Amino acid sequence: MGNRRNKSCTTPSVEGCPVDTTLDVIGGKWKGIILYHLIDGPKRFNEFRRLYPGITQFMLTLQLRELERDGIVHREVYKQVPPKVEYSLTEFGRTLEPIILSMRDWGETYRDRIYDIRELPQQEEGG
Amino acid sequence: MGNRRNKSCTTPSVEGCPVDTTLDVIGGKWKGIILYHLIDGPKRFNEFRRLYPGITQFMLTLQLRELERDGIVHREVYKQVPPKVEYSLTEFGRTLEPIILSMRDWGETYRDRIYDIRELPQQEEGG
DNA sequence: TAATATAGTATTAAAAATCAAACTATTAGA
DNA sequence: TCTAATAGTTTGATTTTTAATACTATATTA
Repeated sequence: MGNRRNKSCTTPSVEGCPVDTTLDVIGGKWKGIILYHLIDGPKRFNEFRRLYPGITQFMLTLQLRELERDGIVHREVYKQVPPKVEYSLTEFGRTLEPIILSMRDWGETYRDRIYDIRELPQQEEGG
Repeated sequence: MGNRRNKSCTTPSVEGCPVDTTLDVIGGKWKGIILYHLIDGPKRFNEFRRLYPGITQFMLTLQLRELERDGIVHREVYKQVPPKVEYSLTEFGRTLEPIILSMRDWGETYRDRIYDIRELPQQEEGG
């Protein structure tokens, strides 16, 4: 359930809307949590999986690859067995930090309000 | 092409991630442009349609209704014929202003970079 | 030899989102 | 009477996204 713009979306954002451009980069289904956690420092593939068991390997790979393509995330492969791959924010990715942090703060502040609203059965007007 | 979390997404955001909560509210497919334009003041239904002919009535309605449900947008119906319905940010919606404006600025600054990256055929590593 | 760990890819199926077109109501105006 | 305008809703078809599962490689360890 739930989605965000994603994957094959190579046409970046609605014609000329800068807000949309930004959402195109950070709005993918799992990108919020990925960026949220990368702000604290590098993370490994399976760390994300452990943090959110709901995400499939396929989707995690997809989202990370898109962030990598957009220059937001760096993928560092260590030649070891078993393999070790570390994901981190690039310098460019760090330009998103203020936005991520604002979104984090807003979410923390209003989370309950949003949850409550959505639990409510849809009200009808009039009467 | 492209998507964002949407519609029937009544389960708000990935367990406990505040960034995700925020994206759940503002990340819908057309919410970026809706919010972007509402910051300048109220807009009518068909104004949005004229601004972005690509959006269908169905989707526009859907996105506006979700923003309304979440308390972000107010829907004012004027009893006229032909009808007039005006959409505006609520006071709660205005708490999103800093985020919207940051996203706008980021998008304006890096739009070309993102566009360029995505036009490029996927590069391979090594060689 | 078999199992374990990591970081994936590939394939197919299911679910969800989105589109496209037709249809609604109402009054003013030609 | 016919058309236009606004702000939608409804339906069915199509496209995209997401899930689920099985599969890959390789060194280490039991």
